[in-house]
This record gives sequence, structure tokens and C-alpha cells, in this order.
Amino acid sequence: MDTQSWDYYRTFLAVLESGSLSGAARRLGLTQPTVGRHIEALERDACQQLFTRSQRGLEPTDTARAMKPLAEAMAASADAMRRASSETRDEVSGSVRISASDVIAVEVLPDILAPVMAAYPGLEFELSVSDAVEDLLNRKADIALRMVEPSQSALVVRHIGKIQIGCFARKDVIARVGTPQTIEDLKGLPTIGFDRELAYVRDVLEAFPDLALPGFTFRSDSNLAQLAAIRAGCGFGLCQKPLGERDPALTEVLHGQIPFQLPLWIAMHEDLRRSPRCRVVFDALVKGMSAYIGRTGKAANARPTPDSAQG
Amino acid sequence: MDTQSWDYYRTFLAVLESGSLSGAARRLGLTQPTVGRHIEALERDACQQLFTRSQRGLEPTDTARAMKPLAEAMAASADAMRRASSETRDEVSGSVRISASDVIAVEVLPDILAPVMAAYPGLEFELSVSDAVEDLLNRKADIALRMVEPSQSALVVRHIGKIQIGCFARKDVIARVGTPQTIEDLKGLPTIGFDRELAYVRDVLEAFPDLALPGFTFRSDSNLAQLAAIRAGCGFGLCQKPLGERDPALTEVLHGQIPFQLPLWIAMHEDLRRSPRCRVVFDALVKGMSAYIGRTGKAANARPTPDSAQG
DNA sequence: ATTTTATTAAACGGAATTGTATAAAATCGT
DNA sequence: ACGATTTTATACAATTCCGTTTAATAAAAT
Repeated sequence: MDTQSWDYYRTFLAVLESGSLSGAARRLGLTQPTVGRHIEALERDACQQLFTRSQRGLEPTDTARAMKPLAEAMAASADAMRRASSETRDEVSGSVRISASDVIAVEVLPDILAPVMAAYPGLEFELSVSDAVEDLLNRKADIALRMVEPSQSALVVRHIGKIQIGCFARKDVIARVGTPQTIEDLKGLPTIGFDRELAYVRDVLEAFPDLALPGFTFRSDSNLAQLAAIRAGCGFGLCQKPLGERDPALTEVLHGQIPFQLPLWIAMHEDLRRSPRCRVVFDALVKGMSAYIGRTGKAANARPTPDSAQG
Repeated sequence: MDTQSWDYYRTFLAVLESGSLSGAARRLGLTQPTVGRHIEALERDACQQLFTRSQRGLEPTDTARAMKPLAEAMAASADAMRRASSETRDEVSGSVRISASDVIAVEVLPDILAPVMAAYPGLEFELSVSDAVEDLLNRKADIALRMVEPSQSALVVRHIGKIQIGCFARKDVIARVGTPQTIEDLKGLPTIGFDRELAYVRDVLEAFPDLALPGFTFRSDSNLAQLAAIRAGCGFGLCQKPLGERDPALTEVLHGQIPFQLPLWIAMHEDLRRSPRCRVVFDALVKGMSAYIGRTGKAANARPTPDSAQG
């Protein structure tokens, strides 16, 4: 019953994710026999098989599947430790992991982070682009930008305001097919929208059933792809107003008829409040995102945290 | 920039907790030079000192202190993995970690768990006795008994009911000093209560200022010590009614004048819902604790979870 | 049908890590 | 003040762990 090496758990996760000993070995920079020995040791300790071997890889058993989220948590913590250890006292350096949606990560964050990187040469960034609400408590990210209010405690949360949504199209498209005056006018025009009904989309449609009217002629679940389609002149589509407005080729239509907006929060783990690198980035994000949403959506920090990040 | 061994993090935590290389080595079953080499490797990777060496041990730097909770999270996950791997499919075996308050852990749980252990010889228990709300999400415990409603999502939560609180004393004490009829009567009598004002106590006093009247003659922050004092005949004190009632040497006074009760929840991570060992224990706890609080405090499961544990 | 490219499993030599032994320094207690 | 018991740090030997190579097997592609 000797306590196992934690490295075995890392190997375990790699096998689980890559589906084979060889694949895991490649990823970890080890060799297949070594990986096999690690798994063997784990199975010996567990007194049961964790994988069923076959010639095309290893299939996890139910037990192994149950262990997966735990191994992922370990990996997240290990990564966070690397980031924490890369930070030096009273100096803004090291790596900061930010979680944000694809659109924000691609269209907004680079412009905000570039000057920060210039100001602090020791700073590095990891951008986790996903709509999934990544767990800040498990420290899968240091800082997260979210469209839903973070409910977990032990977080430093800042409500930035609301991102306005508007309907945009390229000017030449409008010149060709005309300017719709109401949502109903969109029927028959080329429109860009969602493919499957995701949770987010369902909420929108529930609140504003008018939006469901047009059968979209260009469908994608990726907001980024929709935005690209709008820019390419595929038709009319919804996008964040600040994005549409800053593109001179686009024009907004149906002013005020899209009464929909995305709330925006920035959150980070309270343990990081005294971390120079995270504080600098957090503050920069607050400032940058506030400027991004503009006066239109700007709300007084409705819910100030007990000890805000500038403390 | 080679990726470090996860074992180094475990060594790091041991050094942090034991305060010296030698102490960590003893705990880990390694030797002091090995532990020293691990820390050295971590510091080399971090490009900075993590500890300041001295002859009476290692003092962590701010960076090391910031890394501690992450290392603890890794350890918790590693422990949880061991527990998960100890479970065999369709068989109730392995280790279950339960978090509960000291009183519950000492006075209530053993009677509930003993028959479970008898029924399932392969089952083992780890009892984490602490009032601290241990994090189920970080899997520091498999199942937790709590007096505050768990707010985190991704948990299977069962509201059991309310534990009644009563004022008790030993019969011979009452024979000696008389039976108080009101809370005011307690003044001048030997009473058992809290020492410092903990958050929990403050809430109680705020709600029922009458309870603050008597200057306690026996003070302890440990509910368990208070209970022992009551049983030893040190005076009148508050304790959970089921505990006072089942001790034939004790008698309750001030019936109905202590309008205070502790809500009770049992929670577990939803990933464990399909774990035989955890389901069995969870169900046994629900049943046992329901019986413990009796009909008096029993509430219909006011907040049934979407998919209860018996699914 | 045959070749190619995956995979896991087993045997052996080498390298890296670990343990043992020792020294030096400082704190604690007498 | 001085010995006893801590501690960290360094040098050397041994063991463990890892990588290389090989074989065996199955699936996919030609």
C-alpha cells in the first residue's frame, strides 16, 4: 500500500486523453514502455484493471472514467503552480491564463493585452478560448471574462456593464438588397444566425421571439464564424455593437429593435488579489473592457466587491 | 523549460507543512537530500528562491505561500483518485471520506456507520472532522454534512431537516441548584457556553439576545467539550436535543424557550452519484441522520435535487 | 491478398535518481 | 558555558527507473 507517485496520475491522464500508451508517451516526452509501466503500477495499486488493452489503444474502464475529472483537476492545479512560481515578488512577470469567449479572445483581447505586454516584458499570456464556464476555483484559469454572473464565492468579481448587440451588414450588401426597417423585413433577405439551438440561443429566442422569424440563410454556432460572414458580405447578422461600429465597411440596421445585450463580468480567484501579474492584467482588462463596451453599456460597478482588486 | 515532475509538488507541500526538509523527508518516506534536491529543482525552474534556508528549517517565501493552496488542491485530488481507484465496479468497496462537525463525527456518525461497515466489509472510512466548510468541488471530501446550505452547483444535495437545540443539565446538578424556569433564572447558576465569539455564535446571539444573558461559568469553543462538560455535571448548557435526550443522566430544562435549531444538509459531488460506495454511504447517512433528528425536526425534502441519489 | 502502419508486450544496457555517510552550523536546554 | 539535538549541505555508492531494441498482433490501405 505504498503511496503512488503523482507522476503516475499525470501519465494516467495523458493515456486517458490520447487513448493509447504510445500517444501518451509522445505527448509526455516519454516512451511507450515507461507509460505502460506507470499504468501497470496504478492498476497494481488499485487491484483492478483501469484500461482494457487492444491493438488500437487502451479503452478506459468505468473506474478510470470516474477518475478522469480528478486527474484533470490535478493537471489544472499543477499548471497553476507553474504560473504562480513563475511570478517574482513585486515584479510583474510570469504567465497569466485568461478564459474568454472566442469572439472576445479574437477581436477584443489582443488590442487590450498588447500594450500590457509592451509595458511588462516579463509577462506571458495563455488564452483559454471557450464558452464553457471554466472553473476559477479549480484554477483552470487565473482570470475569466464571463457573460453570466459568477456565483462562486472566493472570487473577486467586477461587473463591467452590458455589451450591446446590433444587427449589421456590409454596405454593399445593403445597397444591393435594401435597408430593412423592421425585423420582419429580414424575411427573404440573406441572414446569418445560429445553427443548433444552444442554451444561450434558446434564452435569446425566448426573450425575443421576433428574432426567430427569419430562416437564417447562413448558419453557424460559432459567433466568430458569424462575424466573419457578416464582414464577408454574406448578409445581415447580429454581433456585438462595438465590433460592428469599428468596421467602416459595416452599417447597422434596425437601430434599437434588437433589445438584447450581454452582461459582462470579469472574475479572478481572490488568492490572486495580491499577485502583481494578475492584478495588473485584471485592472487592464477592467479598463479595456469598459472602454470596449463604451458609455452605452457602461453601468456603475453595481456590485462592488468587499475589497476590490486595487486594494 | 522542461516540465517538472508532479512529485516535486508533493514534496513541496510536505516541506511547506512540516517546515523543514528533514520533516518532509520523514513524512514522505524519503531522505533529506532527496527532498532538498526536489526543492532545488523547483527553484531552478521558477528562477527564484521558494524557501529561505536556516538551521531550524525552511521559511517559505511569498511565492511559495501563494502556491500552497494549489499544492493542497493537488493533494486533495490525488487522495480522491486513490479513493476512486479503490472502488470496484458494481461492488461496494473502497474508501469514503466524510466531512462533519466534531459533535456529529463523535456522537452520531459511528452508530450510523457501524452497521454499514458490517454490511459491506470492503468499505473503509475517512472522517474529516472540521467545522470548516470543506470544499466538495475540490474533492477534499466525498460526502459532507453541513449546517449551512451548500451553494455550489454540481453537487447532489439533500436537506434532511433541522436539529433541535435544547438546554440540558445532569439530574444531580438540577437537584442541587434547582430548575430554572426562564432564561433569566440561569443567571447565577453554573452555565456552559462559548468562549470567543465565532461567526456561528454571533449569528445565534444576534437572533436570540436572551442567550447572552448568563455569563458562562464554563467556556469553550468546542461543542464537544461543552457536551462533555454537561455530561460531567459542570452545569447547564446547550446541546443538540437528540444527544441530550438519549442520555438518561441528563434532563432538559427551559422547554421551548430555546427557539434555535441547526439546519442539516448532506451533500456530495455529482460525479459520485454512480459510485456504489458513495451512494450506499450517502443513503445510509440520509436515513441515519433523518432518524437522528427525529420527527421533531424532520422536514419534507424541501428542495429535492433534479436527480436524487437513488437514481 | 499483401503491404503498411498502427498498437502492446518483453528483454537488456545505461543513466538518472535515490539513499548512505559525513561535515558544519545553530538552536535549545541544562 | 557547554553538550545534545536539531537543522542543511556535500560526496559517493547502489538501486531503481527509463530508453532502446525487438517481437508479436491487429487493423487499415493498396
